[in-house]
Amino acid sequence: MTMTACKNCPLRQKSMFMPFTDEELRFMQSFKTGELKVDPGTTILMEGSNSPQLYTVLSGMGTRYKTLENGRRQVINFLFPGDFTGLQAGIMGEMKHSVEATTQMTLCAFRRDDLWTLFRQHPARAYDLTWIAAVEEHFLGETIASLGQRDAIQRIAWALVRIHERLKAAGLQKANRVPLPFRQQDLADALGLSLVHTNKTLKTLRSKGLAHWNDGVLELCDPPAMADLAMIDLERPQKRPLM
Amino acid sequence: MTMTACKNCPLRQKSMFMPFTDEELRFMQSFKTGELKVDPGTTILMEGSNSPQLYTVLSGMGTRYKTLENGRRQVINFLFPGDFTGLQAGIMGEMKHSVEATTQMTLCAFRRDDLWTLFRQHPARAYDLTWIAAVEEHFLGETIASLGQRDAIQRIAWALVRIHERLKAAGLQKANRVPLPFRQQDLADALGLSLVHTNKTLKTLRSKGLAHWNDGVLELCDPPAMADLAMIDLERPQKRPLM
DNA sequence: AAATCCTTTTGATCTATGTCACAGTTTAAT
DNA sequence: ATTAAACTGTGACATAGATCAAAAGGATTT
Repeated sequence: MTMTACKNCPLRQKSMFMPFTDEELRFMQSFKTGELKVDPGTTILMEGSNSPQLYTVLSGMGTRYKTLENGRRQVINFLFPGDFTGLQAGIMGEMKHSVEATTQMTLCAFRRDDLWTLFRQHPARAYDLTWIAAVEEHFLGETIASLGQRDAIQRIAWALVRIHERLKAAGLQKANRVPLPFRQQDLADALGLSLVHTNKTLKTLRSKGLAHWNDGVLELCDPPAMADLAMIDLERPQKRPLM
Repeated sequence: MTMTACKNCPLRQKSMFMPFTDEELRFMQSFKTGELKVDPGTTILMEGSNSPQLYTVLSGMGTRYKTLENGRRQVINFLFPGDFTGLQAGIMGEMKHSVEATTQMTLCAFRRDDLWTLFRQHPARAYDLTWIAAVEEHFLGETIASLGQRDAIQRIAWALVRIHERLKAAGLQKANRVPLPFRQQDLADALGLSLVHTNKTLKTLRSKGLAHWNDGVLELCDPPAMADLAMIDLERPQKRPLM
């Protein structure tokens, strides 16, 4: 198994990502120190640990989550191809959450110690990194609004629409269908709902002909109705940088 | 009224902030383009707007919030002295939430257009900016965990402990007491609770002798018990950069 | 001083969602 | 093939917290 060269990165041409200049491509290639391939269930980054690596997801999916003292788990976000993770440890010195692979995953690895070099030598990429952090902050803010102000069916509709958008933008869509290989428990833990109620609410969405999520495949049958239910102003997909 | 010179900034020597070099101080002074003083209730940044300004809170307090289609409001975070805001608009081109002054506030204003100059000319400050974004991301993640996994009394305890920590670090503490000039409705909107239940839960905390929040002053009577109730591993206050 | 407005407080109900218990289903392990 | 383990699906019941209604306290205006 050989490592994917940045030049041949399957992600960089997707519509959602801003294009690279040749120079940036070379720089990223030098920044990339390796590739990590992990099996489902593998913990990639651990809460409290001080990882020397930062990662961009090349393929596969995972979860970022926190575990509370009482044993409950909060999934903070799902990890999809193109997502960048590990910045917290890279900058603050310690991961504040864990990252786990749900499927097999391939990740581009960068050295934490090179981060400072990046800021000094390539301000445009540093700016992009901050951009990515700002996008994530926006998403987390929206998640907070969902957990705080939406009821169960709205929350699930919101999550499915957002997930669908993300995966679509990452080029994984076929006719309103995207792969979504998580368990219902993962979604429940992401939305602060019980597994039972999540299951029943998914059933409601199914019976209303709005969304089907079975066998690891999510189909949004009526995206506008879903967006409406979720009280989402469907933002036209904005391009963002890829690390 | 004259503008506060960065050299005389009352915040920069607080224990929570990393010290400035003389050179950085000069740079920030040149980066600062003005000072904004607003009355309580003023909207400083508006969701959807494209503000040309970024701000650091010099004094006073405010809220960052989103309004949903159904009229409900989610307070995403409170704004305290030392907080930096507007990065989203600065980088993504549009605010994804609004910012409102709760008390009278004074803010240092920076020009959005200078942001790119900052990245090119002062990588250390750019790094700090990303650091601030990472800290915020961490906090929002913890908020998500609170809304998703803690019950009402734990949520309120969590919020009061975190708020107390922040204000203490900002040097506003006197004997376990900090100023907290928000309404119960603001806290309710931040935690996804109804006003009524927030009120009753605060009463419970009071009657247990754990925390008193009256007349705009928050007193944590038994911080360890509160932290315990909130399932918080009280992180020793980490220094973070100040913009 | 009266009136108005805003916030806090309290009690009485209602309901969305959690918890429990168990039955199918599928996949993996022996 | 059989058992075990993991996930999904469903009904019965319990409850934390929402909603409704209204009072009481302060502050501000007339």
